[in-house]
Amino acid sequence: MISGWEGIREEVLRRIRVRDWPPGETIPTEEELAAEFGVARATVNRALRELAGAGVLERRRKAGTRVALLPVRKATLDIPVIRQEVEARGQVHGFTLLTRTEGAPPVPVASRLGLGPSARAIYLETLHLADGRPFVFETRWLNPAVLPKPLPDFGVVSANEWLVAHVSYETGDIAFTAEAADAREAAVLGVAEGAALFVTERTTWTAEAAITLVRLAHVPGYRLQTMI
Amino acid sequence: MISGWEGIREEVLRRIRVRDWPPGETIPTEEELAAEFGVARATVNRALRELAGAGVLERRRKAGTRVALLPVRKATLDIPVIRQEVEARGQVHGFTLLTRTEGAPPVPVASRLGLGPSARAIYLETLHLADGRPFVFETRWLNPAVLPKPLPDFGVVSANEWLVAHVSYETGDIAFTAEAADAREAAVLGVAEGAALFVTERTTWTAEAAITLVRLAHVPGYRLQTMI
DNA sequence: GGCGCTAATATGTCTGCACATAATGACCGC
DNA sequence: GCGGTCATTATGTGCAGACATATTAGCGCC
Repeated sequence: MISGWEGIREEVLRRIRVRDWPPGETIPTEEELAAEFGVARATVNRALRELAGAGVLERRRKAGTRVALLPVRKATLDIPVIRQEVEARGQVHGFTLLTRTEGAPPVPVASRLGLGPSARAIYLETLHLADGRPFVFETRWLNPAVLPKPLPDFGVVSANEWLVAHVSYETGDIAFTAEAADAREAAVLGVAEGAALFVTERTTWTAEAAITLVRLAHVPGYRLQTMI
Repeated sequence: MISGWEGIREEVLRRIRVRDWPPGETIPTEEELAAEFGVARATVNRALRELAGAGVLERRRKAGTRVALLPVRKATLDIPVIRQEVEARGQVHGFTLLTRTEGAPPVPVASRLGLGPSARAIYLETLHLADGRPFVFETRWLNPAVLPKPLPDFGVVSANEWLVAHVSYETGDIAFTAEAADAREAAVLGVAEGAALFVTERTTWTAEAAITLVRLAHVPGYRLQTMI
């Protein structure tokens, strides 16, 4: 027997899959489905809203609900802090602060951080280890103007974790690319120059100003994986 | 004035950001918030449920709602069909079917598809073009047992689009890696051997059997990007 | 035929209430 | 002190009804 909004969601999904309701077709209204299943319209609404959020249905007022023609699959990636990621593999996390300098960042960095030409920024290079072996080479620019004082010793607390605990951010973007290891990256990660590295680049912002720009170069063989 | 579940969601977010409610802290109950904002509990529930889904809050019955200590950022990626992706960049999409064979797949492929040792599968190699230039090299294994007949001419219809229109799938997984181009990939994509390629691997399943395993090797410089 | 206005309609949201469910913490017996 | 039991409590879900809003289809006018 079908009951509850999850039951209705599954039943609707089933009908879509067996092509009772083929792609592009308009399905019955919420009211009709509520009558059929013997539930309140709010319950049907919850189920259909969920499916619309997953990209299976497309809904428009007055026009009704139709089965998505090209179901845009939405994969959700969890972006944990690196320590959690390493520990989730059953390995021991460690890290070394390789460099800490302060100065005017190069132009492309300054522009992505939205800083003026003379603004100063903190630059950190950190090597993250899993079971003592290189795992991720992190290069990070920080905007000191938006950081609470006092700053910690980034050799002891990882910048990543200090930031999530002390600075709240609003938006950001994240990009993934594949890049060949340059000389520095190759040396630090202990791989051949030109090796294919999986690179994550993140920018995070408060409402007004950029907080940090970080680039994570993962050791070859790294896989970013998720269920759909 | 705060009203509507979206307004409440924003207000709660604001209080978290200004640290009225710091990470780890339990926030007022739904009832209390409903009273404060002058709305029904269901409205508060909707707002908090949304934030919990985004990873900002953690909710447990009886225990209450608390601000997430390490906000696991959830990035949602839209996985469109390649044609849409190319067209979204304002380029013209094209593709060429390079190879179509049928036979027993290699062991790692068969195991990931859940096929027996003697099962046969269809193998396709397709080169996708953007404005006439190589964009993605697609290699795909198809499980013919679960495909509706008749099969189309994959030289005319891209396998990707035929599948989304004719086969409904339930689950799947997707993984991203960086890999060095082998001789074949280098030749097809027109890049140097060993170049860093961004690779997407997807497996999709119906309720019972695997449908397809596809590997997309993107041309160097490809960026997978999303807002957080 | 083409254009603009209007009424009809499906979804979006909200309220107030109710009961279900899970997790906690206090109580009780040993 | 220890362990098990049970009442308490916050969230999860449901219902019926209402109004809001976007969008469309049809109508009338030119």
